[in-house]
Amino acid sequence: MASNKIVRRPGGRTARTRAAVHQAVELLLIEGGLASVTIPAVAARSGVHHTSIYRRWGTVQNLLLDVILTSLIRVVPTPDTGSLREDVRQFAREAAHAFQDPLRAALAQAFFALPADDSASRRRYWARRYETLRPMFDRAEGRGENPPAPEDVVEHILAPLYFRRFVTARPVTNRFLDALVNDALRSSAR
Amino acid sequence: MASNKIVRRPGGRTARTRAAVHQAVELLLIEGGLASVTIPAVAARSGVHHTSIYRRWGTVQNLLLDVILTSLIRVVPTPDTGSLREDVRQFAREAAHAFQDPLRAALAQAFFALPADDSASRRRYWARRYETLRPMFDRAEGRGENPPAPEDVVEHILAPLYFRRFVTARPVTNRFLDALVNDALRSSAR
DNA sequence: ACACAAACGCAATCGTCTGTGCGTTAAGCT
DNA sequence: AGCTTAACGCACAGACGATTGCGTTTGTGT
Repeated sequence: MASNKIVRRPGGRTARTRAAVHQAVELLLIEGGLASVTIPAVAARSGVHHTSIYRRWGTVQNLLLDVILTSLIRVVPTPDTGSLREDVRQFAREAAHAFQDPLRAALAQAFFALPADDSASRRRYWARRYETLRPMFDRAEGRGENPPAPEDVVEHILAPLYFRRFVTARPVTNRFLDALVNDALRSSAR
Repeated sequence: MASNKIVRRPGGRTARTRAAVHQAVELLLIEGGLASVTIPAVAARSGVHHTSIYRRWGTVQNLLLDVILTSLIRVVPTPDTGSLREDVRQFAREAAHAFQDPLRAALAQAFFALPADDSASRRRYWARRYETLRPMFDRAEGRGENPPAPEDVVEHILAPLYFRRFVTARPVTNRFLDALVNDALRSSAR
């Protein structure tokens, strides 16, 4: 057989439709939550024909996963205040604030509403997420602060926030955030 | 107008169909996860006509919520080992073990995959859940152990377990569970 | 500028979910 | 035991999501 090399063409129109579809998904998530995100709805909202969406993403789940991962990759600035405790405190405040944002909250909810059979992709995502925070801990180490592991700190901060936001619906106060920071920095090695 | 009092009749046939439908939902959750639970599928599995299900529950969400709340009400035994630390450790092991059970894991996932606009019902459920654990803490207090609040302990144990199970997919080791118990009992008042 | 084919739009179709009218069954009350 | 009607089963139909074939547009390399 001849050269069956497929020449992709991600530029121009493809990029535009992709952006339009992504934006439509985000708007639908904000307005109607996870259940309102269907391919026909996204098609109507974005102006892209639904057949195009079916061909590119196949299922709503794939589309959602693409939107989620793309959105979460957007740079969240890594704090650099001069002390690890203050860095972590700022990280906690930003995380708590992110859950107030309807889009981010809906994305987070959609993330673990997806079938849990993609644990590999989840681990890959979080590994990258830890890497973006690593400079914060390297700087602390450079100051001789003997910091804990990034993944443990992230877990100590985010786990209770997820839990209150999506499970128990307890309110998140500033005092609670400070207690989280204390717990995170007091934790021993695992 | 005459007496328009509706006389409900929850016994006999109604109870049987309800039980059959609930069991069908649980089986579907185990086998195919949240997405496989549709009214027609439940109808086929339970032998109950789908119109009956539509009339009683209306939507899949209502049905799922009913199944979840009914299932979670089932008594989970409250540990009583003689020391709070050992009680909490046992609670943590049981919780971690519950997430291994496909049904319980699927129910928990379905719980927060539902639209989050029912924070009131969530708080009510957790308030009852804390109450069932209260004897554990009362006994500790009777022994002069000065225990923390039940909701804080529950949060310290369950939040990281939910987080690893549904968000980061990190493995849960016995060592991790012991660390959770330490954190839970070390926490100051909020 | 030209040619190739990736990506898209359009129309039509199939399958499943959702919902309604009506007759039948059986729970609860006297 | 008999009566009332809540709850159920059945047939049917409308709505929506999922897919496919085919012609058109438009990136991309030459």
